[in-house]
Amino acid sequence: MPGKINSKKIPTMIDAKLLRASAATVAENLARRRFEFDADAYLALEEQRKALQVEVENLRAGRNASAKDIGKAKARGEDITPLLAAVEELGTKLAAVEGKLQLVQEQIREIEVGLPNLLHDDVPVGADEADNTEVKKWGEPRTLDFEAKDHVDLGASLGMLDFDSAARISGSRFVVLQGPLARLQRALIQFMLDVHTAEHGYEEVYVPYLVQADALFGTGQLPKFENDQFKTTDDPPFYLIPTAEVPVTNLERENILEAAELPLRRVAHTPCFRSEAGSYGKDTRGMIRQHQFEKVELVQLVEPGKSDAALEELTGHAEVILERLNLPYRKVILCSGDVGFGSHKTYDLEVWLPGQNAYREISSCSNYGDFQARRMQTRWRNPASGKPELLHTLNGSGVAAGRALIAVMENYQEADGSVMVPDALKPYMGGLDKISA
RNA sequence: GGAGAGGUGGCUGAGUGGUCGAAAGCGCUCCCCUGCUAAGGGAGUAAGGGCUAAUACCCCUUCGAGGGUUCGAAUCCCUCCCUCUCCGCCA
Repeated sequence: MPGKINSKKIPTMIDAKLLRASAATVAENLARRRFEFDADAYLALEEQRKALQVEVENLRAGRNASAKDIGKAKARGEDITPLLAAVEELGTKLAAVEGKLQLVQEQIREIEVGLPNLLHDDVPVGADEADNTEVKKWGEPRTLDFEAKDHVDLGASLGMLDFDSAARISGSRFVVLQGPLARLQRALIQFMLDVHTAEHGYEEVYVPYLVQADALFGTGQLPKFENDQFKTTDDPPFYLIPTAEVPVTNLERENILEAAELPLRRVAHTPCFRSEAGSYGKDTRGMIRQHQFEKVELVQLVEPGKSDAALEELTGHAEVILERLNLPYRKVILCSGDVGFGSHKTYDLEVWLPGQNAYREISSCSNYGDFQARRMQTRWRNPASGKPELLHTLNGSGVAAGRALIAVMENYQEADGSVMVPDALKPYMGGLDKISA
């Protein structure tokens, strides 16, 4: 049973007027995701809704007028019994039509809430991961004169990566880091936060790790991805955040921002919790896919029309981290079959992992357009119109700390199983320049 | 966890059944006056939805959330949430 989502005042996920005016175009766009939107059925419901709404509003107007008349008559000391009788029928009829309207509205809302975001024209059409398009490659993987170990073996020989203890305490998909390796992850986090706040203009925020259903609805994890979340048994339940994107973006939920406050850039380090339901057998070795991991997240709120540029900029901020750490990576644009539910356009950064001999995702940077803003009712006052209008939201990992740790271990490994400390992290390691057993 | 107070427009704050979407003040916008500045005068100033060529009228909804009473609820009743004060407890 999902937590209560108090969002009945939110009209729709994709602009309702756009849906009505161009349902077929919307259906076409969503079909690129292999999402089936039955435009005809939707429009038929919309027509019913409109007719019923007009009827309800007319009946209400009649009732309101009568109520006022009664008030006036009473003030004059007249007998109001005949007026009461006239209103009675209006009331029963109104209740009946209201019931019908509510039913239709619920059906419409159910459809709308389940609609993914429209895709940007840049998004290549494709079925899955394999169809993502590489748009950039940076750095050369080191050539080793010994066989590369993966982080699990390196961690074991260092005696600083303990999956057995984690399993005893918590089960699978958890890890315990020890000593210098634990510190290395903290160093990565500190380094990233420092770069983003000092050089990229982000404000650091500390946020709750437990949130209400509304917040998850706002950023798009609910209602569709209920099963991916951990949640408590409280009533209403708390959800453990799957990413800092949720609390940080929702900071501006139901707010109207002034133009001068934009663009709003915020960065937070948080743990992230994911149930990983349905990923059985996937990445079971090591700490690639955990129930709990650390991440530094970048969030931007920008004026509509500036979000395309902002996505390039934000992705660049994440790239800087990998470049300063001298970690080879590639940048891919996710294809229509792989891009997330709420995303308009997404770049993934994939870091080179010698232990896997592959590039693996370490950052995902997305422009959500107005999708999240509509769900959260986050707006700005457009000076041009003087009216509140929806903002555009973006977020990206800058970057995932757990995977960054893996990347550093595997890319900086030496023949003897020790791990060199990247120059950028040395100030955060108290002078230590090599981690060895 | 216990006791009390309270949640109203960008803000402060009045309103305890009817002409209240809501006094007043602040803030903001425009205009007038004023030889700079200061002060003063006038007007305007919530959001969402429907209708529409319309950012014009008109209509509907919204006074923490949900439910109820009533012809009619910001105002009465119930449940919940949150904030503040005091006490307890505690990192």
